[in-house]
Amino acid sequence: MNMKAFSELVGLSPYTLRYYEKMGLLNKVQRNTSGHRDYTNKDVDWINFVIRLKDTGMPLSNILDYAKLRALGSCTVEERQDLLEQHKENLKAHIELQLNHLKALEEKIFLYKQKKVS
Amino acid sequence: MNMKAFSELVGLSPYTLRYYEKMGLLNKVQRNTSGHRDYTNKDVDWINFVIRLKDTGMPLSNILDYAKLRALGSCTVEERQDLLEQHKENLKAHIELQLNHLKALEEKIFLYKQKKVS
DNA sequence: TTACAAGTTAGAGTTAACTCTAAGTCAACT
DNA sequence: AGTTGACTTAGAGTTAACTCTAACTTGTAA
Repeated sequence: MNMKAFSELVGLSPYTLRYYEKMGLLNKVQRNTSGHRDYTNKDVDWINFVIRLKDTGMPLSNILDYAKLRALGSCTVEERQDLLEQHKENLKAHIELQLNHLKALEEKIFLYKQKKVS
Repeated sequence: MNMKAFSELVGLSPYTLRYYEKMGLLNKVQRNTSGHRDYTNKDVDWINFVIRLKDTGMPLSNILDYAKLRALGSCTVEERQDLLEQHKENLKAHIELQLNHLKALEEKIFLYKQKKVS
């Protein structure tokens, strides 16, 4: 799969994909005979997981930590699991907080509806 | 209330508070005789609301739009209410998305626990 | 009254995450 | 064979949201 197809499939611009690769988030991407990138289905799965981590607020530097452990192979499975567990807890806390914010926002809107806000 | 007390109360650094004021997010802050800022309880309420909007992902530029309407007085009540309603919907969508991400993350962790991940 | 902590401003510097430019090479179609 | 669009790299530029520096003034406690 070439750059364009991969880019459209995963929803990241070619600029961003090269940037991710340069910083080490996307390793050993295959090249065809003329030096152009040739992405695989495994790359699709991996980048989608990266996007999920990013969309749940994990900074790229932390995702990179995970990626480096992954590149080291199965001896890092436990450490990676710990990172994900930790991230899961952070995410749960984030969702709780956002639910509180939502409640407060609804109360504020209620005040507007009661014309109690100038 | 002076800079230090206000800063500690709302949890934003003096740098950030001056920055917010400079960009128009915090208007007509009172000054004492020697030119130092003298924050009121109304300022506390307002900045806390600003922080809530920010923490729910609203960019400062949008918060500034709301702040400008607020500064125009009661003739903008309806428009402000619309903005908040819209933001509420965005927030609900965001929470839904995060709940999906959480589920996917838990499934991934489950795979780790089953030793199905290398 | 002498420190020293806290306040002021304008403007420069930082960080994360892109996003683009320049200068070229490669691929596909007519 | 020529045009057009996609690809390559290194490195520069952008944006949001701070964060700090310099140079100075004010407030408080010993």
